[in-house]
Parts: sequence; structure tokens; C-alpha cells
Amino acid sequence: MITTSFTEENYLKAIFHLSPQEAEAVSTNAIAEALQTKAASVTDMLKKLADKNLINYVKYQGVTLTHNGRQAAIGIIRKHRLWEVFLVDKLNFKWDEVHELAEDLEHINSAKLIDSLEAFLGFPKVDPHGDPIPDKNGVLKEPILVPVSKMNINQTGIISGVKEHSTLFLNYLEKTGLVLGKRVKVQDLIEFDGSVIIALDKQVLTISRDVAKNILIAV
Amino acid sequence: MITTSFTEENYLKAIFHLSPQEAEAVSTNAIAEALQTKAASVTDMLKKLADKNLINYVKYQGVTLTHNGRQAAIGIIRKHRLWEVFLVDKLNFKWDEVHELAEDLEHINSAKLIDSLEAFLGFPKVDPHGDPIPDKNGVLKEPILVPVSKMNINQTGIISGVKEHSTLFLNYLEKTGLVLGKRVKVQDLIEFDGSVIIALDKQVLTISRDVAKNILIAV
DNA sequence: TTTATTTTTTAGGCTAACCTAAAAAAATTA
DNA sequence: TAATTTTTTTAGGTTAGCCTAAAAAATAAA
Ligand SMILES: [Mn+2]
Ligand SMILES: [Mn+2]
Ligand SMILES: [Mn+2]
Ligand SMILES: [Mn+2]
Repeated sequence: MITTSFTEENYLKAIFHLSPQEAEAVSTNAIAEALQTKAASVTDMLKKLADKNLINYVKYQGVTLTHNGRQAAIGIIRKHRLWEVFLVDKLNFKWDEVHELAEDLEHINSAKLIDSLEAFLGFPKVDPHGDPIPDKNGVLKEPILVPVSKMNINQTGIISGVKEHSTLFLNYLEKTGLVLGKRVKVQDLIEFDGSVIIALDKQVLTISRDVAKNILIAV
Repeated sequence: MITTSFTEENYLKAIFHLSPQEAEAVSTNAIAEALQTKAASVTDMLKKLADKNLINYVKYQGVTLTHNGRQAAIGIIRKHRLWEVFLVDKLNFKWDEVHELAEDLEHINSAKLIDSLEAFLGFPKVDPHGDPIPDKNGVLKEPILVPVSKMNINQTGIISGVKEHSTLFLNYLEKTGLVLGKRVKVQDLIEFDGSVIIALDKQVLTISRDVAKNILIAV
């Protein structure tokens, strides 16, 4: 078994999130940006991860995850999301309070712990933000969700996920009633600034392009 | 607020455990032994902890915890023991499987998390090994327990704690039925090798000096 | 296709936490 | 008290993960 450090795990997770369908290579700068570090530091780490066969790295051409790297990343994401469910379902945290804590808890390394936790939580399928939880074999099925910004006029759907996990954003959603499970209908798209006018149960409200891009809908 | 690293926290906890009633100074070598490291490394760290006002350190004279250091240590012990209760009560771990995992979990830093966990667990007073859990204000009341090795012939009492947390030891206790809550009576003390003959419900068994020293009794 | 800009890598340094070997102080023994 | 042993500290090095500044490669603009 390859053993990975706290820092290495964060790099793997960042690379995973930056290449969702593993479509194309992730750039050094993109990783630096995501991890709030410097490009030179990223290059150092990429060499190390390549030595461990966790990424495919060719100088100046960015990186992709190897099979091992991808499985490692999915394992960390599994832990992250299960801990988030625990915090919300069992300890009464709000969905906007759990992300930072899960960033630490995800590095606790015990298969028995995480499998027991999963059972204790009743094998949840998604985390508090609607993100799918990989199973213990590392199988992750991404649901097909579209951001509000890509919906058409008069199209309806259920809020089923968010792209952004910050407290600031989730708090705003909470306050405006844009929570998971809510049915929304697009009434109008303002071409000028990309904002969207949506209808909920009773009310109608306008959200900015930035907000519309980060709310995910099952249509 | 003073922020402490993973490693610093382990040093503080080790010093705390080595000077229970803060009676006397803890030696460099004792700390090295407890943390499986070298005396030279300990000296390095002692200087750092002294700079942070967490210990009183005089060259060649060992260390004691300051008020801050003691409170920090108790905070970590609180987390350690609450996580152990969680693992046993909620995730069905055995009492001999939780210590190592708690060594990691105790460094997760969130007052809200640990206070919520405590409430979720129903404010337990002791952990799975009978050790008392400090309250959120850092008050820790040690029960008065005596090791079997210090009991007199015909004296009885209830097994209420263990000094050693290793899987090997706890497993042995489990197998011989020497678990928390069990009533025991000392039948005989063998002066030759310090072993002790004890009576349980039905059976009578002999335990070695080493075992007798590590089982704690409320008399 | 040269020139300029951007991205990435290399070079050289820093800090935390460790190590071994040697020096210094304290404690023991003779 | 002097000699020996044990404990502790200092000196000097290592590694992981980070940094800045400079060099090299890739990309875009002229
Ligand atoms: Mn999250
Ligand atoms: Mn989440
Ligand atoms: Mn323990
Ligand atoms: Mn315990």
C-alpha cells in the first residue's frame, strides 16, 4: 500500500477536482491557484507524486491522475463527504459550517472507521451539498446536473447540488430559500449581465450570473 | 490564542501523563522514551514549548507544565477520550481497537465539533477504559483508583480502569473476563514474583505482577 | 518568423521536526 | 574528593514542504 501525506492527499484531490472527466491535463498554475500556493512548490510536488505513480507528469505539459492516483483521490472525497453527513445529520451542524472541518477529517486514515461511519449514517448517497458519496470500492457516480445558468426559459427542475462550498455562498442560499430539494422554474434570462429570474413556490427572485452558475439542477 | 502543532500537542500530552499530580519535573529522557524519539530532539522541542509559555524549563532540571500548557494537554485528552467513546458506543469498535485512532482524532481542532460530540454522546463521564473525561472548561477529576498490585488479601473492589491501553493487554483482559465493572477479590499475593490470585464471579485466576499493576480498582 | 508575453522549471534558501556524534553537566561510585 | 557513569545539551546534518528570483520553454502577438 502506498502511503500518502496530508499534503500529497490535498494535491491529489485538487487535481481530481480540476479534471472532472479526466478529459485533459491539469496545469501547474491551476493547481497552485487551487491550493493557494506557488507554482514552484507545485512543480516540486508533481515530481514526487509522479515518482509514486500517482500522476502522469510530463514537463511543461500538465498532469493527469493515474489509476492509483484517481482511486486515492476518490477515497479522500469519500471520507470528506461522509464526515460532512455526520456533522449535519448527527451533530446538527448547518450545511455551511462543515466544509472546513471535513478538510481536516478527510485525512484521518482508517478504512474500518470510515466504513463503520458509513453504516452508522445509513449508507447515504449524497452529502449535504448534494455531492455523491463514492462507495467503499471507489465507485463514484456523478449525477447529471445542470447549472441554473445553462437552463432555458420556462424549464423547471429541483435544486440538487452546489458547485461552491463557502459559508458565504451557502448562507446566502439559505437566506433566500434556495436549498436542496426546492423546485425552481426559470422565468427569464437577462442577457445583459447573465442574471436569471427564477420562480419558487410563491416568490419570484433574481439571482446573479455568479449565483446561477453555482446552483445545480436535476431537470 | 496560542496555536499548537500536532507534534507540540503530543509533547504536552506526554509531559502531562508523566507527571500526574504535577508533583515533580519530568526528565528529558522520560519524554524521549514516551514519544519513541531521541533526547536531542526532545531538548529542541522543550526550548520551543518554553518560548510559547507552555512549559517551565530550566536546563538540566526537567520540565513542568505551565497553566496554559496543562490546559492545552487537558483539552487534547478531552478530545481523545470523547472520540474513544464515540468509536465504541456509536461505531461498535471494541475497547482495544480505539486508542491508535484516537491518537489521530485528538488533533482535530474545533471546539464546536467536540462540544457537539459530547452532547451527542450524552455527556459521558468516563471513556471506554474508565478514564475520566475533562469537561469543556478543562476541569478533570481523577477518581481514586488503586492497582490490584497494591490491594490487600481479601480486599474486594470493582474494576474501574486500566493503566495500559495497548490492544495486546486489553485483548488479554477481554479474554479472561477482566472487564470494566467486574467485581474482584484478592485471594492471595505471591511475594516471590508479585503475581496475584484473584476471585471473580465463579472462577479464580492468577495474574502476573505486570497485569496486576495495570488494572485499576475502585475499593 | 521574429519578438514579446506567459507559463513552467530550476536554483538556492528557509523552517519544523527529526537524527548522530561530541561536549558539558549532574549524579554515582570508589 | 576524585574518578566514572549517566543524563542532557550542543553542533552539525537530513527531509518535507514551502518560498523568491532567475532561467528556460511554450504560447501569443507583431
Ligand atoms: Mn466540502
Ligand atoms: Mn460537500
Ligand atoms: Mn486511549
Ligand atoms: Mn482511553
